[in-house]
Amino acid sequence: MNSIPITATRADNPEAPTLARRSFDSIKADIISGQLAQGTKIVESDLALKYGISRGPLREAIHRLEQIKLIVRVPHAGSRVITLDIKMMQDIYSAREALEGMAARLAARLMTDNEIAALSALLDQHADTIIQTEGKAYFQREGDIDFHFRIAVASQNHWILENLHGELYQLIRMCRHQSGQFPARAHTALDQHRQIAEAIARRDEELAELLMRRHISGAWEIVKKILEDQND
Amino acid sequence: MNSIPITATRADNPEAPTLARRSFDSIKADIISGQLAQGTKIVESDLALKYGISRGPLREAIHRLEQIKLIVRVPHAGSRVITLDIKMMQDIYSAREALEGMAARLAARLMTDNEIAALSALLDQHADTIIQTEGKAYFQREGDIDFHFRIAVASQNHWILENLHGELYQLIRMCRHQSGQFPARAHTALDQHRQIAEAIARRDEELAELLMRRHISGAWEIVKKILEDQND
DNA sequence: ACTTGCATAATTGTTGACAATTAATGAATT
DNA sequence: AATTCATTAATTGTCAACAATTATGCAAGT
Repeated sequence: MNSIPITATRADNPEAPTLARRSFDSIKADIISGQLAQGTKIVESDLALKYGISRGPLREAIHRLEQIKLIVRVPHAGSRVITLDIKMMQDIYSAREALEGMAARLAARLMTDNEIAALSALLDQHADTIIQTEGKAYFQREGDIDFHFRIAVASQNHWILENLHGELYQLIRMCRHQSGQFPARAHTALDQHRQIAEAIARRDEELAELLMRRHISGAWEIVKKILEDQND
Repeated sequence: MNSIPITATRADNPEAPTLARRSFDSIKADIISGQLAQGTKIVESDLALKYGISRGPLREAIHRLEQIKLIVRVPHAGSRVITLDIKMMQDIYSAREALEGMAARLAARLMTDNEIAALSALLDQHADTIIQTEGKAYFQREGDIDFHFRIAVASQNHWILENLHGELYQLIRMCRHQSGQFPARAHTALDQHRQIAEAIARRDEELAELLMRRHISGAWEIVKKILEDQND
């Protein structure tokens, strides 16, 4: 288990200047990867010992994990790692559909021609990767996230970007990691990405939003089936 | 200024069992009402003194306020009360449009007949209130929030409800409080609410979402003009 | 006059101890 | 045997002191 004591100082990593943030990152990774199993009781003193820090900064990390819904906390009773269920994932995918649909609409309005060209190039690159890796799921995952992330950035909507990137994607990643790998529908996804990119290139906001929503709700249908099959 | 030292104990208020939560509520109210002005530097020791608690729980409160975007915090440099600008409000209204549109769609699918009847009754009540108060803005505000809140609850989507109620509405409330009161377009709003409720009653998901989005983007146009006029 | 560098002060980050609350254990009673 | 109640243990909440970092002000040099 990845329980390296966090002893690095400020200068070592300007990105994570504080113990609280470093432990936050570590714990987050452990939860998403499943090394901290769902439903695990979080005992502050234990975790503090494990990560080699005191309870103060660890507490801050826990609070931040609570905010991105990776941990549930009840006053005086402690915290547990979240347990994903179908209902929760359904809620997340619905929210994602709404937000990414809006992001695609805004991207169609705001993207520069250069950005659009870069987006198209990214998809070409994904096509190559798919051929080379022959459906090795991992790279497709990252490619998928790449695409969606770019749309969110291009929307120039800070709130949407933060919530997609900081919260929803984390939960989806966690779900993927722990429900075994999802099936490789790489070609379908790439086709849909291409259609979305083309709608954006045509500045067709309506269509870009529609296609993005269809893309995501389609993904949900597949995820849903997998989750249902697992619970039998 | 509302600087009552927080000395109450657990039994006094089961809803806010911890100093951190009580101070969170207090500070939140102070920020939204403007008693803690936008851009104010937050000094932990000062605030701790003001609220009569130590820095520990106060820090937790600050972290939570950061998460709902009422405070911005930079490591080792401290925190400030957020400063609302037009861009931020635009982002918020766009996100709200997407999420509440989805909520209306889900509500049209999931609401029971009883809930629909209750929603209709609520709107009748609002109509009465409008006549009685003759455009006194405050009650209209709360009525408006009432309606939107019910839709969010009816969507049965926990993520959407949490983000609307816990974060977006807070920022909109803050904007209203501090940009002077918004104009009373009570009758227009009520009409639109009625149309949305009717679409829900007919189980027309598509129309419910469409009308809700139009309602919110219309509201944004008005808010936008007000904010632009103020900055001249 | 402007910049540079150092010394000082102010503020945040971190820690370990203490208090309050909840959960667990087990004895006494019906 | 089951239930209640008190006792104990475990865990979270709170506090005040200490360390690390950043901001401030002043003096010296160019």
